[in-house]
Amino acid sequence: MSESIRTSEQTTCATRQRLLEAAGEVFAEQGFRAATIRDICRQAGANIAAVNYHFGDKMKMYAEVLKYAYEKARAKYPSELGPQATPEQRLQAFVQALVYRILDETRLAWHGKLMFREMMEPTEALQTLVEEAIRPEFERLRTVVAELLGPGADIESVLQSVWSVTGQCLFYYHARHIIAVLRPKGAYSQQDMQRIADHVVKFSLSAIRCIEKPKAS
Amino acid sequence: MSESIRTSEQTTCATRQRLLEAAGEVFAEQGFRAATIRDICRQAGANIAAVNYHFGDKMKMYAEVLKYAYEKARAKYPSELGPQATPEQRLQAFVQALVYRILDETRLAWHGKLMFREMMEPTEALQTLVEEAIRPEFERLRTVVAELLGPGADIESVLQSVWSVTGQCLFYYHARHIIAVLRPKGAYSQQDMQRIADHVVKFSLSAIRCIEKPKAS
DNA sequence: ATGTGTTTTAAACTTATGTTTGAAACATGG
DNA sequence: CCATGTTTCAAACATAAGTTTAAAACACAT
Repeated sequence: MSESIRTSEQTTCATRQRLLEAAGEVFAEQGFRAATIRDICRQAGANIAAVNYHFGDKMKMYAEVLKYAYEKARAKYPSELGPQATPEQRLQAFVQALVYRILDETRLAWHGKLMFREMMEPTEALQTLVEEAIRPEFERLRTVVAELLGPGADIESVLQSVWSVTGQCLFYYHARHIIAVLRPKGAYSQQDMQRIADHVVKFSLSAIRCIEKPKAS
Repeated sequence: MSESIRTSEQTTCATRQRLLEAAGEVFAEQGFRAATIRDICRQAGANIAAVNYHFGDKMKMYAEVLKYAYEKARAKYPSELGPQATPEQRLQAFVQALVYRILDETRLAWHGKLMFREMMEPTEALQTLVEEAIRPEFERLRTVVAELLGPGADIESVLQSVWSVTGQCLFYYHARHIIAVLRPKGAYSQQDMQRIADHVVKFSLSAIRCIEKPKAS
């Protein structure tokens, strides 16, 4: 076999895919602005002009990476159950997916993290991300919370409870640097993640169940 | 009166102070990396070399700004009550301060926001911020939550409940761009902020109170 | 008025980073 | 083998942004 540098599999798909993967990791770690095309290409083993060739520019590559990230995150840690599941089960599935996406520190877990980062440091790509990824998940959780609160709950209470559930999960992402200082620990084990997810579910279910009762007294 | 450009009040204190204020706003809005010295100086009405003269470099100016921010945030929305206050009252005060720091959108409210931004996008200055600002507040909340949970609560449960309370508040900061898309609204009114703070307190108190009871059954 | 220290200034310097360019290398069909 | 389209490459280009420099302006005491 000759030392041919490229076969068709090694070119079209491979460079572009390597860029997608490398960009995902770098963007998730550093954010859009701080990530440099040179870093990404170094990691991908590609020439920097390849970004222009395959994607057009940095922003367009980013948008592609975001889309890819959502697909991957969803596949790895799905947040939905079938419609026959109870609200409690659905809440558990939702929270668990979110917590796992956040706390999984293996190399192949950048997908969810990139989405969380985009949420807090938006680029032009946020609008699309909201419509394609975030809104559907929001609506699902809203439905679950509304069922748990019961038919008498007003829209604002449902909404604020949705945020309360979501905020507990997302905290572990946004505050990870603080947690690392205040409560140093190593990487989260499977049990850690499960314990945290269970706590968030328990805390939230307790709140939702009791928050209605004081009304009777 | 001559057209003298500078008097002693307009020089030493004024330029440095103008830089502090302008830098605070720009850093809070854009973060350390994206904020440029040129933007800050433009806003402060100063020459860019003034940063080097008064602070040494960008990072040192940032550290000064952070320190100043904490003092101001704490003064404007204090999170502590006296030791005679009940745990519930102390929780309310803590949550309220946090929520108000986050949701106040007036021009003079960048202080808290800068701290939140540093938490999620840390620079070299985080360590100092944690020790001087965040850890004391964390310890205070931990004490409150431990009291609310009662003497039998283990350390891990207390900690996770602390995060659950905190996460609900911080959510409004981290997810502000998402909230703006999913639930468009104008600036938060005083009542909005109070309502949100009350909800977080109620949600959290309900959770904390009921999360222990199922143990008896 | 002079000397000295402080503060401000415009310009220059240095480095980093996204984008572009034109040629080389490659892949494939006729 | 040649023609054509695709992909990769090194170098150049253009711009941005932090830091430095040296001089001017200022403040104040003697």
